Amino acid sequence: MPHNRRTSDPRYGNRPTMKDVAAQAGVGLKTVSRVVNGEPGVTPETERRVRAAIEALDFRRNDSARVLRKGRTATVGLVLEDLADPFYGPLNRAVEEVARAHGALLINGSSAEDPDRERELALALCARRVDGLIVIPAGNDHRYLEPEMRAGVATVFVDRPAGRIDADVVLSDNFGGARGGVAHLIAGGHRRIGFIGDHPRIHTATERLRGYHAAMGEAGLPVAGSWVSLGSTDPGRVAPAARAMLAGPEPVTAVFAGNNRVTVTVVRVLASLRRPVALVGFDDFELADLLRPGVTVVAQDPAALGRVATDRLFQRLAGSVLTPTRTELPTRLVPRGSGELPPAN
Amino acid sequence: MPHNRRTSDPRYGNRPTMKDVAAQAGVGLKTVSRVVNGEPGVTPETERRVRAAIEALDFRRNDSARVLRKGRTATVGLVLEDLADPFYGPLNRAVEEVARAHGALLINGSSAEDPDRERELALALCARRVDGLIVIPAGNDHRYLEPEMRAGVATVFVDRPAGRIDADVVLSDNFGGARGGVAHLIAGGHRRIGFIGDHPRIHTATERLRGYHAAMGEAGLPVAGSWVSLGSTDPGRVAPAARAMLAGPEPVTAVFAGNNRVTVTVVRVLASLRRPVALVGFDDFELADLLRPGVTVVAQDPAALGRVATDRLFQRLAGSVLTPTRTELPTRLVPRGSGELPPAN
DNA sequence: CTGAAAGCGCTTACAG
DNA sequence: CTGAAAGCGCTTACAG
Repeated sequence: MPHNRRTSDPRYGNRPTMKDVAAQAGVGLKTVSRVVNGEPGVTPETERRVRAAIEALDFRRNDSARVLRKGRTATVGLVLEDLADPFYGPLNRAVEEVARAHGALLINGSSAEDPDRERELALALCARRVDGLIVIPAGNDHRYLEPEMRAGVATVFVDRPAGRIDADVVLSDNFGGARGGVAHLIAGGHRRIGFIGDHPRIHTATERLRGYHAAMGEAGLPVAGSWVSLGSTDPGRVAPAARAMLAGPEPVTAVFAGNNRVTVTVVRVLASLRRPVALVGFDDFELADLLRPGVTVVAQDPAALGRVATDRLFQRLAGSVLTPTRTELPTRLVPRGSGELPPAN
Repeated sequence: MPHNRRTSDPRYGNRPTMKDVAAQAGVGLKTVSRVVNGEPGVTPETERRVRAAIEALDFRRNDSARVLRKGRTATVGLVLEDLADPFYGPLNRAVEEVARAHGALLINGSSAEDPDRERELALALCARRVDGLIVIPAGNDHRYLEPEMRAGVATVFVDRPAGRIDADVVLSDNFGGARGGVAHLIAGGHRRIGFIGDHPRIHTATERLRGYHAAMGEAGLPVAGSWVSLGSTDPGRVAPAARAMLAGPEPVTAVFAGNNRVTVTVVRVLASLRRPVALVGFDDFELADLLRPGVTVVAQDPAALGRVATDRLFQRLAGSVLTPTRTELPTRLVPRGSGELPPAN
């Protein structure tokens, strides 16, 4: 039995169609359609014949053709930064589960943080006529999606707002979370606190930086320019940045790390130090509690981000025209030890 | 400008079609098709008119319709256990990248380790007429896929072989990896070594157990029944199992953990112990090197699994009938400290 | 209860 | 260089 006898004709290999089933069963095409879709109005005997033909031919309805005729594809597109990033795993799964509950499948892909690739992928999904699109933006200009949204593609942005267009967005309270995390360090006695964050073109990075400045300002603490470092989250940039603010005449006694990748690199740097330095990181990560000390974090709920965004998507799909809304989810401070270390001057 | 003025007609919202573009440009349908697909044989002036119409109408080709006519969907389906599991992240991304290189999109979903859900999802993907299917099996009987494979759906299994059918499979050397890991512990002086693994219906679990027995046997070491525990990887089962083999008159001095989830739970149990116990885990995980001691692992390469499997898929799609093959990828022992602890009796 | 015709938005094969 | 007709595999709207 050959595994793959695909021929060159355009019939998806050599699959039987409803027409073939109808011929085999000696009925009309529409009757096959009725049986396949469980529509009423078929005598038991006719249905039996049709089912036998389906069985004999191994017929399976071509949902791609069905979808062309019905107008909706029962497909949701998800554009995220990197399918391999553990932070997006629970978000991805949450989107899948909500889509599944609505009978929809999920097409997803990575932008690799490249605005051009984001655009290319999002438009490819639109060309496939996904019913809805969930985008974790890499770029800052999403005007390219306006015609698609106008044409009926329900679109929700997650984690970061859309650029230069008005659209639904679901994100975490980045400002408040960072402010709370820094305030926690201040409450522990720290006065010289560093901030290492993502590239300033990323919305979450600037929001978290704003939270840092707010907490410092509210405590009446000055911020030295050398305590703040924004840029790539690559360890090759973050590690030297951390070392720099931990050296010199007035080193920081605590670090606030702007996201999970930064946090991990800072943990490595601190592990190589003699003196203890306090650390609070934005984003929770697996095993944070098993490190010594456990890593104190400002935790987001990535699954909730995905769930709320996809709910919103299907609300749009269900109906009436909705005004774009901004939904902000709270963060949670999880003390585990590293954020409770006292200042060691 | 309303965000979403989807109407009830079956035209994907209110999108213009090639017919609309043709009317607007005053040309035939086929000419529009030529311009959209970059086919030759259109005068510059005609092309200009068509492009202007496309621009004016915000036309974007409906790839779903195109695909129906062409016979291939340029879509790959991926069925894995859990989109949220960090182990599958790099695999997922690798599949995406290879598919992308071939101009294909990726539809994926989770089986949640439920054979029925795996089947339902895989068949839904076939109904959408994915060109190929990559499956990380949850079940042990894949005869339901035979008609699909016969009809031309290229299918490759990853991580575990297909059940009751003959099909391509790409997996790690589970037996050899486990044998090597256990031999490493034996070389370090251990004689009483425990094995905690996944449910025995999972192929990888039994292969790794086989490796454990092989290493013990080759060293002439007896295996007490109480040293082996198979079952759910839920911490609620694994933690008591670990504690049990670490207690009693003849406790194990080392543990071999059958996969990443088991390893993490065992690390937690060992952290609460007074005496040091050696540990080697199957599967690498992030931050394993930051724990104290660092966790020694037998590492697989999940990205390579995905890459090799997807390459194989496109080989099948490219061509001639291929005999199903089994590809086994090597594992790598990564010593980090926990596996080098001497026995403490 | 049943089915022939038209159409979803494209591409293919062909004729001018 | 250009386009009318047929068809991909289904569903819709309608007639018997």
